[in-house]
Amino acid sequence: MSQESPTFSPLYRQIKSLILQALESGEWRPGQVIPSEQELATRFSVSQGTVRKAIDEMAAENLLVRKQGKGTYVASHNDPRAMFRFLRLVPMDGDLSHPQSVPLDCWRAKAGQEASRMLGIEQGAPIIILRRLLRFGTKPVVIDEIYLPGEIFQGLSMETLQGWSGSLYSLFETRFGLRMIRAQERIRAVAADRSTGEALKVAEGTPLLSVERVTYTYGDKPVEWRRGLYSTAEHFYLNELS
Amino acid sequence: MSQESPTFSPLYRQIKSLILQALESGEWRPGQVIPSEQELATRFSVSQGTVRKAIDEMAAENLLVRKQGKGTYVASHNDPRAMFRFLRLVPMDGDLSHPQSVPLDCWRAKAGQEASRMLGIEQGAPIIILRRLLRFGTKPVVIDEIYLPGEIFQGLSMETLQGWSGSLYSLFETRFGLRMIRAQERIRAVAADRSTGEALKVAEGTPLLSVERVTYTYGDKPVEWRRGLYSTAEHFYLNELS
DNA sequence: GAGTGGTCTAGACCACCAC
DNA sequence: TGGTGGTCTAGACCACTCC
Repeated sequence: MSQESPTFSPLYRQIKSLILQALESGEWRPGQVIPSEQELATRFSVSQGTVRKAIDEMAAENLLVRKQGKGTYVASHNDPRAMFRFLRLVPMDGDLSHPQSVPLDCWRAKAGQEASRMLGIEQGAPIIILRRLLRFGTKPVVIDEIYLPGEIFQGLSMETLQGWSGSLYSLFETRFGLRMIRAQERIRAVAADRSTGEALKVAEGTPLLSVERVTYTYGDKPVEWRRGLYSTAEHFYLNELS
Repeated sequence: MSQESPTFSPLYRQIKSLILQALESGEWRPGQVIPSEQELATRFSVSQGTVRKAIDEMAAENLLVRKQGKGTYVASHNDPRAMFRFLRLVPMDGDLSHPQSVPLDCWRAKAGQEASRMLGIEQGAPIIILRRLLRFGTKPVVIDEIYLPGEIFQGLSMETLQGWSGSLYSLFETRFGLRMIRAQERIRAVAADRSTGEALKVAEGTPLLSVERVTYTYGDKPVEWRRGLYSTAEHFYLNELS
């Protein structure tokens, strides 16, 4: 009678994927409360404990945020505490103020070989390329070149960017309904070329961090590819290992 | 009647700290099984579920490793799957082979200002300084300078290092009973000086990653400070963000 | 078959929040 | 005061490992 099930999946994982579906479908939007554990338990015909375990995992993955006494919320990049969730750069003097994003350029193009591979789209498909500067106080510290699938980001323009004071991902979430879930960064050291040096106010040839990031939305779908050049004269990239 | 308890700590956290104590005291050694959940529940006079929750957290923190049907084990850097747990450097060609550690120098010194601050010891306290090369295949990729508190690492010498084929942390664990729990890395970009360039076989001035790491054992006690210079010509530092 | 961790349930009570 | 998540318990059963 043993099931011999190589695809065995516990109930709470099935519930988890049902909740995930509801999130993907937009049934509950970022920043909003989702139904209480008891309600979800009734809806899915399982015990509260099973829903609880599903939500536990999703909270650990930063998809949901629990607030005791209030409810469980859909994680949002609009939340001040999560605005620069993926930015690991920290000032050496310990200043905790948020950086400011300054858009430089924004134009349309067709995906080349690299962009198509990174974004999982066809070569020649429309993309949007975006350049921006990140400033801590008055100091320019990062220059980013960002590649986005044109199909998803229709209508993105310099005007859109200039009228936004928060983080890019909060803009993407609010304007394009796109939620960034996780990212992967590949870091190398490179020398500043002349134009980059000018933008970051460092000498040509200065060593910089090259940070290539691919960002994923639901279903592990890549929706952003960017390359950042970080000046580490007064900042460093902080990483916790465990 | 409300408790107004700013120091409220749920039972499972108290159990967790009791298990932590047992780990620290060496009651169970790395790689060994700890008692079953049921046994621990009896020992601490709580339900199995409470022990379970305590162990869940410790497993999430990589302190314990659960193995269904077998038991729960104390995490160990001797475990092949965890040998280079803290090394984020990955070859660009996707080669998965483990790096090899080649000791270069090992000498005794007194802690200067920086080492004493990083290691939380007195200035002038004895330290051991260690230099080593990390090779992927035949390629030299990382050169590390490692500062260790002399008090803990008594007897560490070139002979010790040369007679060891695994990772440094597995040596530390086995020979000095010191378990590395977590670490914090600060990454910057720097230019190779002449001697570093020679060691890594790159031209002087080549941009390198400077990775400063402080490593902690139980009780958040710092026990290692190191600075690594990474050649990123054929490798990159990989970081997962979520 | 015996022992381990893994899942699921049901119920009681606590801590926190809003009204 | 009522609703939410958070803790704790007890018991049943499942999946995995080893003998």
